[in-house]
Amino acid sequence: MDAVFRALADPTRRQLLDNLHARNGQTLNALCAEMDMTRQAVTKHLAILEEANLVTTLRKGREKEHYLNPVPINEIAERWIGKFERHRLDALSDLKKRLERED
Amino acid sequence: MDAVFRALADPTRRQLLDNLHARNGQTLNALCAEMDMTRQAVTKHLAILEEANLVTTLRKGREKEHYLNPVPINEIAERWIGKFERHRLDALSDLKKRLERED
DNA sequence: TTGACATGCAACCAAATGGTTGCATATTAA
DNA sequence: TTAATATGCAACCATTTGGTTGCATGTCAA
Repeated sequence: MDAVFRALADPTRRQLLDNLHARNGQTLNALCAEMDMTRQAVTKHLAILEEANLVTTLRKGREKEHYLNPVPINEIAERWIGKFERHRLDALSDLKKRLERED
Repeated sequence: MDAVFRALADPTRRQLLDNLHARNGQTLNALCAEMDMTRQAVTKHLAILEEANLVTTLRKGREKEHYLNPVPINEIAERWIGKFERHRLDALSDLKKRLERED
């Protein structure tokens, strides 16, 4: 969970997820082609995404294919965001009332 | 959006959100009491949460009350996570098929 | 088998991050 | 008015982060 949040914090890594979402199973070189940095930098980002289980890889000869794994993101939506979202309206109305009371 | 992800990346800040979720409208000192670090460190974290619009503050004399704002989290759920979640089952079955094909 | 290509590993570096301490300011209460 | 309390601001520091370069390894194809 912690690793997922940390992984999602970086815009480059979110872009990598976007790229994989657009075309799944891309090789490292293919992903690098769309990124404005060295291959090694992209490798590090992908390692962090893999660590967070957001990306799954599949060795294919000398190539490595990368697949988006939506499960951890789904878990955030269900477990963590849901907690706040559940009380969203309550919290908003509480805040509104409180602010109005202060005027 | 970027600021929200960055803000959520830190466990201390998620704990602050948890604390506010448990009891909304806490003052800085109240929040500090539950955190194992200096007041100034907590202040910085709260500033980042405010910057990300995850926390709203209300000056009350010499005190400052902090309120959880669930809207940005809700936006993540709707805009960003939804995008991947929508194709969750597809992606999973794709991956499964692919892995089976490789065996 | 050998050259080209895809990826892996490690050292290194600048900048950002998360924390500290010290002092300043503003408000409440005696 | 003055002491205590609540917060703000700034300098400073260690570690992490995001990037680089250089070289090693493994696989495909001629």
